[in-house]
Amino acid sequence: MTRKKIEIKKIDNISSRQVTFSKRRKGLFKKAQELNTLCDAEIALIVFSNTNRLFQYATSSMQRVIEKHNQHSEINRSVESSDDDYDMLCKKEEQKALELRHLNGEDLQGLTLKELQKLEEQLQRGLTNAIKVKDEKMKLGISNLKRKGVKLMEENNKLKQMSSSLMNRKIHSPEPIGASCIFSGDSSRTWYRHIP
Amino acid sequence: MTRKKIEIKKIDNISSRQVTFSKRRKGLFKKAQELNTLCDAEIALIVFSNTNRLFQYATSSMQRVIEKHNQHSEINRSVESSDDDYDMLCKKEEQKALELRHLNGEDLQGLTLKELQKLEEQLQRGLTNAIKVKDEKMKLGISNLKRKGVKLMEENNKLKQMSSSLMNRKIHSPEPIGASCIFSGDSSRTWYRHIP
DNA sequence: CAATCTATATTTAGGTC
DNA sequence: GGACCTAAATATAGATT
Repeated sequence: MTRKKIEIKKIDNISSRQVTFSKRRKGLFKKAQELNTLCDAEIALIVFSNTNRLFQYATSSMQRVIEKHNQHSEINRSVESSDDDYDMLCKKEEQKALELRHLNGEDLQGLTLKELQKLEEQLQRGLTNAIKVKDEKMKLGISNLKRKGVKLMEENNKLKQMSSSLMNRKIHSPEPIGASCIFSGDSSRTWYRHIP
Repeated sequence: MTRKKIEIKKIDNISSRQVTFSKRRKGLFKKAQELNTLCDAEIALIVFSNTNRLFQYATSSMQRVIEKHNQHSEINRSVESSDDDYDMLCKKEEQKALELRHLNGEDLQGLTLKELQKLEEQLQRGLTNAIKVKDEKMKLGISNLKRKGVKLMEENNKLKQMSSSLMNRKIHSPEPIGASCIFSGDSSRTWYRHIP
């Protein structure tokens, strides 16, 4: 939210995710505390990091708030329902609540899932294309370099041929040529002719 | 916190406390959701207004987070592992196996939309990494080719120098050298250098 | 790694409708 | 009560150390 706007999606980089988690967790707890103080609200906040470390905050005691929460839920539940039914109901209730928040324009992160998916697909197509184009350029670059290498080697060979024929002439000529140093360091290298 | 700085203490005026509660509660829930999305944290947030109205948010389900919280508390309290703990472990193992199947694209029918999205993100991160590694390899290949090209050019230059010095000698010698055929050879043949 | 720095992004107090 | 406005206060991403 500063220096640069960030998209609200899972942070890939592990260390920066860690840093952000630490900073934002702190911010969240502070906000919870302020809400408690300013408005006399009773709050319980449970946070598990993605490495399953537990962080919690409760205005009174965690147990008290959770019990109160359960009681509240019980009010909306029939007396003779089993625990499984209860869980089911809870989930349905929560889903409904979530749906309602969505319908109210809240928690848009969740609401725009389909839209986000479509956007993501779009981005992914773009990404795929970008990668494809980049790969093609890289391949082109590689084959160009190879071609250049081949040409250089061809030229090398011609020059070597010319040199050796000049050397031969030197051997048969009355005057010696003092250019042997050129071949002095190269005896271990072998040249093969390649006929395509 | 704007227009005027406020002190963090209980707001006396009932209606403005009500307004602030509404605004800040919304902000708090948003922050919780952002923390969940950005850092993949599991969060439960329970808020009771001072009039005892319940507001809640949970990333998975309230029941699940509270149970997880209780287990965490229990683990920190007692050393003796109960049957419940054992069951817990079994469940965790099973979850891992399931996750692996999911990453292999199996058993996806049972997943919710949200879970599928997270799975997709996970897979996409894997893809990104794979591409990164591949790119690095390609870059390495390119720089190697460049280095080889530079060596060949250097050698070319040496050979050229030698040739020209040989040519000069020829010009000054009484007999001409009939070596021009060297450059008229088959240009389509390619020479590769082989370094053993 | 954790603390600190800052330029921006976001939140929000106090309004108005 | 809620939606919207706006100036100011806060939070925080990215960098630095």
